Amino acid sequence: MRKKLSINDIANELHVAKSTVSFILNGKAKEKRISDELTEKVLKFVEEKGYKPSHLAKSLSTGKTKMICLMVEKISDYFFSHVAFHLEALAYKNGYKIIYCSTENDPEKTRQLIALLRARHVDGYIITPPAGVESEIRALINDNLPVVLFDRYLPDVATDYVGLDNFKGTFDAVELLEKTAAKKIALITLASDQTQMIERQTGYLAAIKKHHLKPLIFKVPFENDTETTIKQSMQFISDHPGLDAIIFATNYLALSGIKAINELGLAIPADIAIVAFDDHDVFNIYNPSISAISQPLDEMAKQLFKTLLDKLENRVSFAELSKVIIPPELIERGSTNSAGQIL
Amino acid sequence: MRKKLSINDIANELHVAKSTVSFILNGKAKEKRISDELTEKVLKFVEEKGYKPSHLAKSLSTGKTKMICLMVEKISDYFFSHVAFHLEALAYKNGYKIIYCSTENDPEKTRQLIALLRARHVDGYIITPPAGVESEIRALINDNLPVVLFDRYLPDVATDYVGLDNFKGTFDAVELLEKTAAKKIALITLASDQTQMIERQTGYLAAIKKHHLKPLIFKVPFENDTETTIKQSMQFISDHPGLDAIIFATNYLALSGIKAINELGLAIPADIAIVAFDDHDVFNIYNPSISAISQPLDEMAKQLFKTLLDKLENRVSFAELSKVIIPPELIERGSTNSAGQIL
DNA sequence: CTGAAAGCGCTTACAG
DNA sequence: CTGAAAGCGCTTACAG
Repeated sequence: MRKKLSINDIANELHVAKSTVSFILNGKAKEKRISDELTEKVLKFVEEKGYKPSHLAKSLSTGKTKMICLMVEKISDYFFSHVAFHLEALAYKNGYKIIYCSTENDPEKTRQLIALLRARHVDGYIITPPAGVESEIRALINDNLPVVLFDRYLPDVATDYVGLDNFKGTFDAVELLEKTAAKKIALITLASDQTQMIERQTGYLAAIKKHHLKPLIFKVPFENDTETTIKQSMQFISDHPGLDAIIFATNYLALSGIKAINELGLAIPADIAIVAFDDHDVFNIYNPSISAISQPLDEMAKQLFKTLLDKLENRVSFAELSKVIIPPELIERGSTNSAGQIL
Repeated sequence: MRKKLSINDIANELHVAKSTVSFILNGKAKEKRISDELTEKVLKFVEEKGYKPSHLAKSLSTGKTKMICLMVEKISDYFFSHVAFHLEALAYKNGYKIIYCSTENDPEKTRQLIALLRARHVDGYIITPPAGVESEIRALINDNLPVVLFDRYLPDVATDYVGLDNFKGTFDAVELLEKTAAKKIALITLASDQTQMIERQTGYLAAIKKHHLKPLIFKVPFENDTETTIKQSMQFISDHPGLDAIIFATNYLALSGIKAINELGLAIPADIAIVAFDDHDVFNIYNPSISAISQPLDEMAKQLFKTLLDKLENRVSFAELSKVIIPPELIERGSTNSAGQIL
């Protein structure tokens, strides 16, 4: 293993000051009025030797690591892993690397993660925050570390935010179902006071009210396993005969709900029409295919990264907060194809 | 924003040498025979001030970043994002952070990623390699950087490896289907020469041969989109009337295949029984539920991290390579529930 | 037990 | 245009 080249070695071999080499490497040759000739010579040498500057040393002197932290509820969730994929492309194109971690919606774990990442001096944070980490988020911002919250926010903390128009998502879903003659439309959601869940519920209630229907909400405990959710969904459906349609507030609730409907021997959409919040690969493949309120994943990643980068590169002042609300896309598929309609 | 404390500040305030502080902070107080009294005093002070040492500076002097790179085909894939989740827990528990990236199976992109991560001095690599990056992997190893390949390997490069017993997976699947009286069992796989795909095919062929059946393999082009795969699967199934059963070599092929079977108006498992390689949340929920050859995700992550850590911490010499082959679990569900059997 | 000093590999005023 | 020097915040022989 040959010794790694340092900027010192280059300066020595070429009989130049290392500051000169540093300037050239950082594209400041013109600015520092270094001769084209010398610039070329250094660049050529560097190219030949395959010299790669140590990011570590650079970070230590500049104070920038060019790393960002992606802290989501759970990296293996369909939504988060897809956002991660799109973010990756944007980050790498701009010279940033991403460290991911999962909060599992546990405030204590989240606090520890933030402390760990702070010790690593990441330049910025993209976070889906659980309730209870308000002061840690504030501390980040106080220390001039850019933070963009997404998917949900903390009502008491002023931050940059990128999220879906959740209200519109469920509102539109109700209207779609109502149009196909469904009158008894339920919402199955999580017992959670996360903002995105509240917005989804509010949108549902608003549309229900507008059409003079009766609201019917079932809240699944957050800590349920899949089995329990299926059982409880079955119970809920049995308890409410005449149910026309169900809107599920997350894609995993929908998956459990579909199972429940199947177990009860009911047909989708003939007996019960359904719409899921958050699209999923399998919804398109399922039989019948499942209508969904889709979050534009790439657009969301784009807005997230842009918001963060604006702060990281000081294109936008720290005090100037941005809220990006992305409209959902309602994708009609077989599960809302009412008996009386041809799609 | 108050100035961050450094080890220097602590040494000054406490009138101690900073080396002493450093030793205490690194748990070498005993070893260096520093008085308990002083040790306590420093620790208390550090605690009070909330001092966190800069990992950056530490990395620069030790040469270790305590970061590892997780380079997978695509971070948003079900299998990879789940492995990522399990790896995260292990890494954090051991003081490591993970930078992820996606090769998208493109050797050129992979080469660039490796170069970028090398410049970041990550301590070790977990990689699902595309063919064509043999020399870059060798270079990593030559430079004493631990590399563990997983899911697939490069036949020409000797490395640590963690993977599934793919052969056993398809072999067992064929035997299961054969037992339920299926005689015309096809394999739908990817046109790929990745090792895991070849092993799956080999396992299939071996079991087919053992039972004196006729092999029937359809290879889906790697670059297909979902629509095309569905169309081609339909074509394949139509072209082979009397098909009893299909084994899909990946879960996404299975999802497309299920769609194809539905479109053709065939029933699972009455007309065609199916088994998918790689489990998926939705297989349990689908109607009928889908039998799968499951990769134990947490076990795989555990073995991956252990193998890497052994090298990182020099518990195992560099020359000593480890191959961990994990047995798959065949999960029987409704899609292989043959008409003549009660499950 | 403790302190002074060199070193990790960069950047960036400052002086010429 | 270029060079000498300090600094980023740690670790770790080395000497006492």
